[in-house]
Amino acid sequence: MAQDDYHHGNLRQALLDAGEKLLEAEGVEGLSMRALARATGVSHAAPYRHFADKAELLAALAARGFARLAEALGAVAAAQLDDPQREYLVACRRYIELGMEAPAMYRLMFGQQQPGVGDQPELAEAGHAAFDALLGAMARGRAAGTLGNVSTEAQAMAVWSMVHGITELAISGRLAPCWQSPLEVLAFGERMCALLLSGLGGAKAGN
Amino acid sequence: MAQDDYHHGNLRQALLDAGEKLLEAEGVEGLSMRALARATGVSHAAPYRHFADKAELLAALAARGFARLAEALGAVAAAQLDDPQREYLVACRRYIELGMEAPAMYRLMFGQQQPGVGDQPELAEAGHAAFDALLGAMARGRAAGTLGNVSTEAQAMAVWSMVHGITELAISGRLAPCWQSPLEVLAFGERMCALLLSGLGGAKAGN
DNA sequence: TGTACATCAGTGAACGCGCGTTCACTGATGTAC
DNA sequence: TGTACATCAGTGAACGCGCGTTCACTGATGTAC
Repeated sequence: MAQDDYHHGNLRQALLDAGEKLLEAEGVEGLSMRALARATGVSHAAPYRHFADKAELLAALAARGFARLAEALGAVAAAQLDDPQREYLVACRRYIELGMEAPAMYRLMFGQQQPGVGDQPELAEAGHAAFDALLGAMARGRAAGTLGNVSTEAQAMAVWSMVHGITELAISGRLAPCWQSPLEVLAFGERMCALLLSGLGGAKAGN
Repeated sequence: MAQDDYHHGNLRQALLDAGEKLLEAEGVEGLSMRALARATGVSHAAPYRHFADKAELLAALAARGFARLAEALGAVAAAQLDDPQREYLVACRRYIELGMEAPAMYRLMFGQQQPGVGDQPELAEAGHAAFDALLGAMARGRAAGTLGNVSTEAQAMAVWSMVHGITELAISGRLAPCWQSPLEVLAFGERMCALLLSGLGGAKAGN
């Protein structure tokens, strides 16, 4: 049956699906080409029909992650919340939430680069799309006059640092002494981002 | 000569020294027991005289990193700056600086755990010492009335999230589009931490 | 509709590699008399 | 001070393992007439 399903076209998708599961179950270091083939129920040479090498597979996987992030942030924007500050906070919350839902994927996307993975053009494009979505949320807040006169990129970096730090620490379980449940972590994150927003709004210096 | 140096006692130190260098040169994934022995100029079985297995070696390495962090934060406290806010900012800056100086070590300390490494008691102790140093800086700021009425642990987590995020993004080169030089990154980091301090000081809610 | 053929997705054996770890050893060091 | 002996740090061969990747193959699919 597996063979019938895969022949002509959808093994690539099946590999990526299985890859995501395997990634979360075993971590990046457990995601070998052979383990992936095994998990997909296919010979270990089969993936090479669809990916030139492991770097290309990892890049495709990470690109999926970025696409999902961009989509989630885009959905927040599309929801047309009346308040730009509210929109900004929801976006921040959603970012942290995604990271906590798929920690290994988050680390694949933002952790240390596997050698050769960063070179894949597909990945760079997906990464840019996700970052543009983040910039978009910032720019809208800025247009509404909420974020003061610091450059949009600098603001985005500041917010990104905050949510990235919270996400990373949450994923590593290092926030657990203070906030046990995901909901508590998200509330904390939202509070921090609100705080940052007011601070950035009040900041005087440029860049 | 190597043999004369190592026999009786200092191979352990030599291995840790070489381990740190190798770590920064090749990343964690390049730090194998065999590569380490090679870099130290010793047979690949020799390290097992001093470390039961690879996990113990990695834990000892990470413990060194935590010790250095605790020491650096302790030095800031010992400098007896007149202004507690200034002390807090210098501590934040120093944290980011250490991460940027030794990125691979930073990731070994705070990134995803290698299997078995987290169980080593030596590591847990060193980690606690470092976190206590961070808590110390927070508590002093708090005593001086600068940090408002949020719990010390919660404040420490907030600040930690910020500096951790900045350090991680800087290490990955993702801040480079906005701030090229380490000094610029540090200035950015300090500004963000100042902002967080004023925000935390103004916060109302507990926990 | 039926047959002949080209295409190409997936197979399974095989390659070489570096790894972590073990083990019997050797030879230098320190100790007891 | 000199010799005999125990200790133990470092050696080198060997183990089994899973990995990434290649390659000749097979057999299913789709296409042309």
